[in-house]
Amino acid sequence: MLDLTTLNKPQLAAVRQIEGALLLLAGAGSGKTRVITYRIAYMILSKEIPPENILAVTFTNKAANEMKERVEDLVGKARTKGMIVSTFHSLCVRILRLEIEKLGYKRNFSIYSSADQVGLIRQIVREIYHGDKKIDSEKILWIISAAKNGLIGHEQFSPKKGDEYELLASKVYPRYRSALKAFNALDFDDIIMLTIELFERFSDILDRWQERFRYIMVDEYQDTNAAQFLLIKLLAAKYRNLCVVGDDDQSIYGWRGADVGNILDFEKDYSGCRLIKLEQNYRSTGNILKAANSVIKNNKQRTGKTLWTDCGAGKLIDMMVAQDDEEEATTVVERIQMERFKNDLSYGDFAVLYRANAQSRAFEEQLRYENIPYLLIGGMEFYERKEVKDSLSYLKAISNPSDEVALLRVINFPRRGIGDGTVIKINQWSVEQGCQLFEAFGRVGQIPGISVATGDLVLGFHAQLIESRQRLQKKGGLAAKVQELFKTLGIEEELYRTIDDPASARRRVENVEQIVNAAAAYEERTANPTLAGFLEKVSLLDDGHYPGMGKKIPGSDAVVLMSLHSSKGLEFPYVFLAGLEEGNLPHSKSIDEGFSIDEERRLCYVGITRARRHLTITRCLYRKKYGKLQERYPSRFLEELPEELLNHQKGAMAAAATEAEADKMASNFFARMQSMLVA
DNA sequence: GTTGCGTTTATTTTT
DNA sequence: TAAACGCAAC
Repeated sequence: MLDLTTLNKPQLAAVRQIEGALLLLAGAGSGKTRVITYRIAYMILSKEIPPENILAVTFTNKAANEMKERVEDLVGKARTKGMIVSTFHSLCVRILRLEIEKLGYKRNFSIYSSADQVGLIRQIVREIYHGDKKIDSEKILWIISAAKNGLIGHEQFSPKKGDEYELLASKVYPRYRSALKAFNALDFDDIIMLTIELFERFSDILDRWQERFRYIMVDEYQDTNAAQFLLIKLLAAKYRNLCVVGDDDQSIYGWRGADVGNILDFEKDYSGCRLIKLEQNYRSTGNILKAANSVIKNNKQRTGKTLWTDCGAGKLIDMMVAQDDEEEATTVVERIQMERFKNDLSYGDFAVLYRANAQSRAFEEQLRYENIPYLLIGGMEFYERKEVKDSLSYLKAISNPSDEVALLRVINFPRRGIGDGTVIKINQWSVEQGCQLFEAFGRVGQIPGISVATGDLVLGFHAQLIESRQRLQKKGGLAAKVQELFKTLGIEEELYRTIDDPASARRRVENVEQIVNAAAAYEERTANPTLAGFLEKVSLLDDGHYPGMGKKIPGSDAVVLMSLHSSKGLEFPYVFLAGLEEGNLPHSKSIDEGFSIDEERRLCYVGITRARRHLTITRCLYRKKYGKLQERYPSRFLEELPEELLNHQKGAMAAAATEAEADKMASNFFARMQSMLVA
């Protein structure tokens, strides 16, 4: 039976409130995940609710997997069969794979990454804009994506007056939409939006899924946007057993369309809902919580929670001022070394958090120099790398030949002598003829202006794709087939040929090999592995946590580097919060473009509350920007920290009270390092 | 069609 | 500073 005695009062109340609407306001470190997992376990074990009627939605795969494992630990794997714990996007893809034909797409649709989206938009802009200004396609994508997240279709979209980008976006939007459909592809926003469309147009389908998910839980509800809100509203409308969990103080995705209003208005949207607050913090020391509370209380619009702990005050918060970003990195790394030796810690106990991914560089360099293992989360993702994308595009083009973005990417990779001129001619012809690009490849002989020699190259490519498709659609040995395909294509040789530096060429070859490893890992843990299934996993992946993928070596002990955004939901014994300067945190974009400073403050709050035992805050007097030094000023958030919580430092060695002590510590430190090296 | 060089331009956060 | 782009030579 489930042991509920370890839960505190509000936690227990939340676990036992199964029916109806429940708003669970869970402060940082208040045991939120524990409550959700116990709640699911309670449903299954005590209320005998069939697991297939339970749905839990999260924002990241990592959170979903963790939650699933923890429920399985509580009730046993056999009793969770049919329960769905997944991200919004995975859930919707799952639904769409079954039902999307109703909307005129094929079931083997591709999912476009943001880079794919930008590429497509760039192409459309080239077709319709003939002015002489250079156009930032990413900006247009932002406008379209914001519209989609707000559930504004291309028919309803009306550009803000006087804004040329809005105007251009209004012209691009419908074409973008129809291009995606013609390519049988969805972007991230479509995944949610089309699921809603499906539910709104086909009430029988909605009804079926409502029957399936009688009990729904949504984690990180403060991060939901208008589309996600509506999706949940539709699914929960019949049984109204909806529990949303979140923390308005940790709402940091407003820029992506998330609406804190969704959580603030929950009580209005679901009248008769019950509200439970979790305010006891089990993570951090008293001083860390005091610091966090005194920063966040400066925000106006809040539900008002105050975190408390009975774990004692702990150490003061270290405040370090460095000359420049390089010194900031060396000081932080020195301190990590020192604390590690002093307290017998592992590298994995430390995290360095920052506002912008670009800040990771200095830390990376220093950690590499000191030979300290580190794990970099975010930034240039594994799948964003050119060689990885080119190789994956092959698989995408094979899986969905309508995917023209993928086709165009690989038509001349590896180099086979089909240049831009030819591609443009084929593309134009296919548009005129109203046939798909892939078909046009096969009919290249009919296209005027292409030499027979070049035409043969195109036909060769076409034939190779068809042949590969037949081979890869057959069941079994997916990873082996992928490996064979890459070998036939000569990707390895191509990389060695085009990259001057052999070491970096080697690294890239290894990256491509990782795809094969990932396919093998996927094949191993999936009942009916298919190429499309593998590609879907890859597209919806959030970070490098997939087995056999990316930079994470399982079980490795490494210092973690990541942005404040990616740190939400995580905790570390020792946290370094770097670059607390005006223009960085708060970021200049939010200062001068009128975006909310409150969201930046929440970001700061998230950073502080990641720390369990000790927090170090750093800032620089100067920082390199565009290659030259720039003066920096302390962040306004630093003034919001009570002076009595701070311990001002000059550098790592200043942690020791006296010079003699510092000397002693230094010699100890080096002695231990020596013995480490010898051993 | 491909390669290499010089010029430009950008740095928020991401499912 | 360094990556990304455009243009000219091969």
